[in-house]
Amino acid sequence: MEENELLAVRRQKLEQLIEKNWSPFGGRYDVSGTIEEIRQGFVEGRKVALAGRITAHRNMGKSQFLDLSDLTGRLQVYLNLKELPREQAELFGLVDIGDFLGVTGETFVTKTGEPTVRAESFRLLSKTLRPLPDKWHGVTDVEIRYRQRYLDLIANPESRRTFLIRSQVLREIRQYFYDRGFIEVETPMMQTVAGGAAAQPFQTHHNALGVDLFLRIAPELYLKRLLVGGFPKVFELNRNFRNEGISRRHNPEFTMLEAYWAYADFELIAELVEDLICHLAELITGGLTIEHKDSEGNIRRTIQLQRPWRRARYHDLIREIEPTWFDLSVDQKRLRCQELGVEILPAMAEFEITQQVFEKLVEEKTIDPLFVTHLPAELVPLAKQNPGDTNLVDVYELIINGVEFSPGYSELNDPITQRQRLVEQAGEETQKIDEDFLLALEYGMPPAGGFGLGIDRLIMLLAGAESIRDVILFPHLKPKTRE
RNA sequence: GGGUUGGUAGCUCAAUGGUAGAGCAGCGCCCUUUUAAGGCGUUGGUUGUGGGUUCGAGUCCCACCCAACCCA
Repeated sequence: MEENELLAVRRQKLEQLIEKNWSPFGGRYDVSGTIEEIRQGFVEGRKVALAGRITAHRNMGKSQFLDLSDLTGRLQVYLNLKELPREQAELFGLVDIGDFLGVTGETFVTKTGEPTVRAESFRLLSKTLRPLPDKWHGVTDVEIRYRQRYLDLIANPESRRTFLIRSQVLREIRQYFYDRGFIEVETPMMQTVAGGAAAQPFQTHHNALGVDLFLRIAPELYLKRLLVGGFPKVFELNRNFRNEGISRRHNPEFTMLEAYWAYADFELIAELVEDLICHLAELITGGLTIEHKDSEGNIRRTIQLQRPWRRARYHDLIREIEPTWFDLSVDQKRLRCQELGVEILPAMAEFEITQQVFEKLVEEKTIDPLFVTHLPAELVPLAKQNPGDTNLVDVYELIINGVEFSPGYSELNDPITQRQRLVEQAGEETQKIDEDFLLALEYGMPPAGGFGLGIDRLIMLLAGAESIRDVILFPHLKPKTRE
């Protein structure tokens, strides 16, 4: 392997450390606190110990200034090479920007007013063999940001912020459901039938059992088995996998929240989801008006989450755009789609054509939250039919920011009807019918409301990200072949 | 899968078809309170990969790889 000079220099320093018997990779180092904690209680003349990565170095000859950084902030360290023991001064010569250092010393304030720690001793905690990204341009190449996320996290505070938000949201969602008596469950990610949604699954194989398995596309059918089993309030917050295209809004594995609530219906669920998202928005952004800004800081989009969110029927929303839509014949609808620039395939059924119109003319243009209710039954085979009109189902589809955010149902618990509707949906692909799920329903499932919530899109909304790759730490990219 | 744009030093970016460059980082020297420290000097390149055109290719042509955006 050919060595770049920058790498060679650092390797040499590493070898010198080893020759001198100075540990290059450190070990436990007891600190007084995080850098932010040390900064907060900053008083001059106090002895402190801190650890972090060297993010800047200002060399004044005998006086050396370092910025030591951790996740919470940065603090300046001052070293006087004359005051330090000779061995420490010599060790300092082998230290680079990027190295992890533990420093112990007394606090003081420089004449420019900078809180500083005067190093009495320091220890190399990890030698860095490669240079870090540019200290003020950071990393802008999105490919590096995604493939080497650690560099992105080191260099870009915005990225750190997004993933801290993500962690906070996950914790808060769990707390929200615990507080309301839900239990968190974990159901199979490897399934013999990939049910609960219409999507291409990933396939795998269990060698010892000699069976093909699918990575789940949704946990729904297992969570409903738990309703049968007597858990009236359950939720699962974990990964789904769909073997489909990758885009700004799609990653092959994505995080989904699903929750089921016995004796509730889709309207109660809508209220719960509205409350949950508003709760999270207030927590994360401090309010219910969310502004998405571009890289120059200009507001690109404003999303108003003030309650109550609008609720409207599917058919009414389409009539708002195309008043006579439902009076048209199939052929007229196809023609109208051409005029409207809505692309449809010849094989599409009438309800699918209408759905295309809905997606293009309603969904994509809806920015503020909108609960679309009373969808056509063909679109949602796992929901209860509307008592007044069995062509419709008692569900909502929540749209925010132009994308499907959360579907919620009054769950279908009639095993006979459920079988019919799954059979209709599966067509000739009868292997796609989860017989064990249907068996479970025959033992009785309480009426329930349930919903799903795409967590990645939720984080995009709250953090103002334009791409799902900006809210997933390690998004899927094609492997880059290296020599 | 189709279209558009891009890939140059560790990082951020330049370079009419005519000697591949700058800032930062690195290396050497000076400097005992600096804040993107400063000053002087200096190293660093298979220009994504493979072909082609040309006296000459980072630049033009073809194919491929990877990415971003748009479309399906």
